[in-house]
Amino acid sequence: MNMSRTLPKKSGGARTKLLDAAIEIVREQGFSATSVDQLCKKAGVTKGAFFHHFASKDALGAAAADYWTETSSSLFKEADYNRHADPLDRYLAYLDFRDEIAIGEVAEFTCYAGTSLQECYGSSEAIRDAAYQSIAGHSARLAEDLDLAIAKYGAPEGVTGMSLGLYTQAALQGAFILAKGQGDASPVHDAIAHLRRYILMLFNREGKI
Amino acid sequence: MNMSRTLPKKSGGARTKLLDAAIEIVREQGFSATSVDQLCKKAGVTKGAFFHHFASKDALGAAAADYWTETSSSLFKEADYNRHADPLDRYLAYLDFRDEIAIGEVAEFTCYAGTSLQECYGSSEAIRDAAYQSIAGHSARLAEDLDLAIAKYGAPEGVTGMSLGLYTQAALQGAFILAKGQGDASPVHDAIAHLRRYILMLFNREGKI
DNA sequence: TACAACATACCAACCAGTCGGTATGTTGTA
DNA sequence: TACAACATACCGACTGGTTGGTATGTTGTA
Repeated sequence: MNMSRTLPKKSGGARTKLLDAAIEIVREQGFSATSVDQLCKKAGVTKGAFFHHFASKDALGAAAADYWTETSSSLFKEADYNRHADPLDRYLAYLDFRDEIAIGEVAEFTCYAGTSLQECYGSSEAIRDAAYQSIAGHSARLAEDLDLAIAKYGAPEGVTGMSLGLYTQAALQGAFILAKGQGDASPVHDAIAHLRRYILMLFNREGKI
Repeated sequence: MNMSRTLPKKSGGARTKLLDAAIEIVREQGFSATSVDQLCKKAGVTKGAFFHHFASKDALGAAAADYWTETSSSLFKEADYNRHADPLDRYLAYLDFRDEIAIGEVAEFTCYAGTSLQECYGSSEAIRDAAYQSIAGHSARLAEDLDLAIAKYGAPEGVTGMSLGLYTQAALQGAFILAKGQGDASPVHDAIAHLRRYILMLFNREGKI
């Protein structure tokens, strides 16, 4: 009937406030350990508003994963690194960008999708699917550039854009876990440096580091 | 007074049964989503036994991380891949080994330490520390071989054994998250293939794939 | 006045943790 | 060797607080 999204969205409304609160708190303490009351308090709304907008706590968790997909995909879509003409330069600049935004508190730069996928994959199908979709979709966007780079520069047998895109996400997600253990972003910067070195060698390209 | 461990350990006792149950259930559904009653039921013991052995649910979670360290470190210590004389061969055979054991149900080959570190880092200091210790300790063992390989074959500026050891764990942990999303082990096999290719190029060594 | 967007009050189920108790060792000593 | 004193391992009913969820308002606005 119309072209609008399936879900209603008012930026000042209780729904968005709850989504923002979820992404913030869940990244800090996990989904199960976060109560509906806590979410409502953080969002400054009541329980009535919560269950008006979401059928259940799980539904909020899944909606938050979709919300995360939207906000992070627009962050990456509008970032400067896309301006590079060469696909490999674009990927390398993507790594630079991810390196730059891994600052501050650990809970602020880690991934809602990765966190909730890890925690909820066995207890909530809806959250697992929405969270995986977030990561897989992001990998697919990277894969476009990587496929172009493979077509342009060549690559060993079996190396595909999607495989490299998913590997990139795996290395980042794993580095986030290490960052949580260490309490700072250094494992993320290290992982990105290794990733960069791998890609440069894979495509026989010289580059910094 | 004596040389025994600080913690009592009888393999048939309630303590070990609870630890085994924790590692199994927590990998499936997460720590917070698992109740003490559920743990007791799985272990076939009562709540009285639980709180006789563990001061709190958190204490069980931390003890399970230590237990995970012990069981997994003995698994790797006794594995065949250690027989290689060359340190780089040893590392590559370690990757083969990890590739081989990533089979069956996702919850069976994923890492208790990574799962609980991701979930509990903000809600339980004891679990976070024990879980990180597990991963960092494992990385440090890998780092020994990698440092020997660097000394023997050379490596670019800034590449250290520990940095590569942690990166290896990051890639594996991240691949486990993807495996949870996909429902099978293929992301783990893919990640290991990329890791192997990186290491082979880094040390200018030819090898399969 | 009709309906979406909230707020308030409440509930049953469940939760981690407690507590009084038992059964089965272990140890010190006469 | 016998027995008291004590320790360890475990049991399961119980509790007080918390949880996700519901039922019933109120209010703004089209």
